[in-house]
Amino acid sequence: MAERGAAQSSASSGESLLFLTDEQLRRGIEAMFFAYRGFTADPDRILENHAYGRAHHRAIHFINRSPGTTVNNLLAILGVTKQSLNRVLRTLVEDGLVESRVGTRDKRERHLYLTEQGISLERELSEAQRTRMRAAYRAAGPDAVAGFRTVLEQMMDPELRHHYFSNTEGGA
Amino acid sequence: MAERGAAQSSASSGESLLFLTDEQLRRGIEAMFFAYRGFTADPDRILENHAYGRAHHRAIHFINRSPGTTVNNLLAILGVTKQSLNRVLRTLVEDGLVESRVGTRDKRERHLYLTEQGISLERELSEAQRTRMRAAYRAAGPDAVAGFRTVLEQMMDPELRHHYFSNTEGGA
DNA sequence: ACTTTATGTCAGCCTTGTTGACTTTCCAAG
DNA sequence: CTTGGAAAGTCAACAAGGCTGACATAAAGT
Repeated sequence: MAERGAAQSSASSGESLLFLTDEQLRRGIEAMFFAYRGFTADPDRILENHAYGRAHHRAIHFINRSPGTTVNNLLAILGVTKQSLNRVLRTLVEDGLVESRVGTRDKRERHLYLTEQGISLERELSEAQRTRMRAAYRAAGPDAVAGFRTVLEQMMDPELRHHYFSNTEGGA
Repeated sequence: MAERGAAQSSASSGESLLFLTDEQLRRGIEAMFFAYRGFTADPDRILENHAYGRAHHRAIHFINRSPGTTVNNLLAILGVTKQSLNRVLRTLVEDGLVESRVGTRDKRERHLYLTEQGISLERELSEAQRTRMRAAYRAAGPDAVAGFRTVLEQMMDPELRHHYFSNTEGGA
C-alpha cells in the first residue's frame, strides 16, 4: 500500500527505476529522520529518569554487546573522541554500572564490563527499544525486514560495513 | 544468552518467526545506529564549511519541502522548542538564506521561504544525501527499498505517521 | 634508552537542546 | 472597545555532549 503504484508501468525490460526518483529518495530521507526519532524516543525517556543521555546508552549497549572490550575498541565503534567517551565512562564507573579492569596481557588496556546494575539498566533500555522494533518488524513482515536490513547496511560507511559485519555475520 | 531459543523452529504453520529473535532485533538496532551516522555524514561535512549544524539543515529541508510554512508548523514537525528553532532561524534569516514574510490572512504568523541562496545550499545538502541514498537503493533493489520504507514507517510514532503521511501520500 | 601506544585528565569552546520570564502583535469574543 | 489569548520573538541561564589542545602516566616495543 505504500505507493510504488505505477512501477513497472511500461513493459520495457522489467527493471523499472521509478524507485530511484528524487521524490522517492526524499521520502526515504524523511522516513529515516522520523523513524530515527521514534527509534530513540523510548530509551531517551528511560535515561531521563537516570540522569543519563544517549551517549551513556551507546556505551552501555556496546559494552554489553562485547564484554571485555577495550576503550580503544569502543572509541573506534562510537566514532567520538576519547575525551568525550571518557566523560561518559567515568560517570558510569563511578555510579557502579561499568567495571574497568586492567588488562592482563597488556596492562595499558582497560577492559570494560557491565556490573549487575549495568546489566539491569541495559536490559531496561534494550527491552524498550526491542519492543518498538519488534512491533515494527511484526507489522512489516519478514520480507520487508530483510529489505530494511539490506538498505541500512548499504547506507553505512563502507569500511564500517566490512570491518564490522565481518565479525557478526557468523550466525545464520 | 537472551536468544529466545529457536523460535517456532519446527515447520509448524509455515510462518517462521526467526526474524523476531532478540539477536535479529539487536542487529536491526545496530544497523539503525550505523546507517543513521552514514546518512548524516555527508551533509555534516558540507555544513562545517558554512558554519552551520544539523539543526540548520533540518530547518532548510522542511522549508524547502513546504515553502510558506509557518514557524508553528515547523515547530511541530521538528519537535523542538521555539527558542531552539528561533536561534537557528534567526541566523538563517540574517545570512539571507531564509525569508520570513508576515502572514496576509493572519499577520501574527510568519511564512518561511528559502531565498536563492537558501535554495542553493539546500540543493547542495540534499544532493549529497540523495547520492548516498540512491547508491544504497540501487544496490539493494526495489523490493528491499519497499521493505525499508515499510519498516521505517512502522517505527515512527503512530500519530506522526498518520498526521504526516496523510498529506504526502496524495501524489502517486 | 627512546619511542610509541593506551589511557586518563584539565581547560575551554561550540552547537543544540532545555526552562522560565517577558514583550509585542494581533484576532476575536464579550 | 476592551480584554483574553494565541503566535511570535527575545533575553537569560543552564546542560549534554560533541570538539581541540596540552599534558601525565604506565606499559610496550624497538
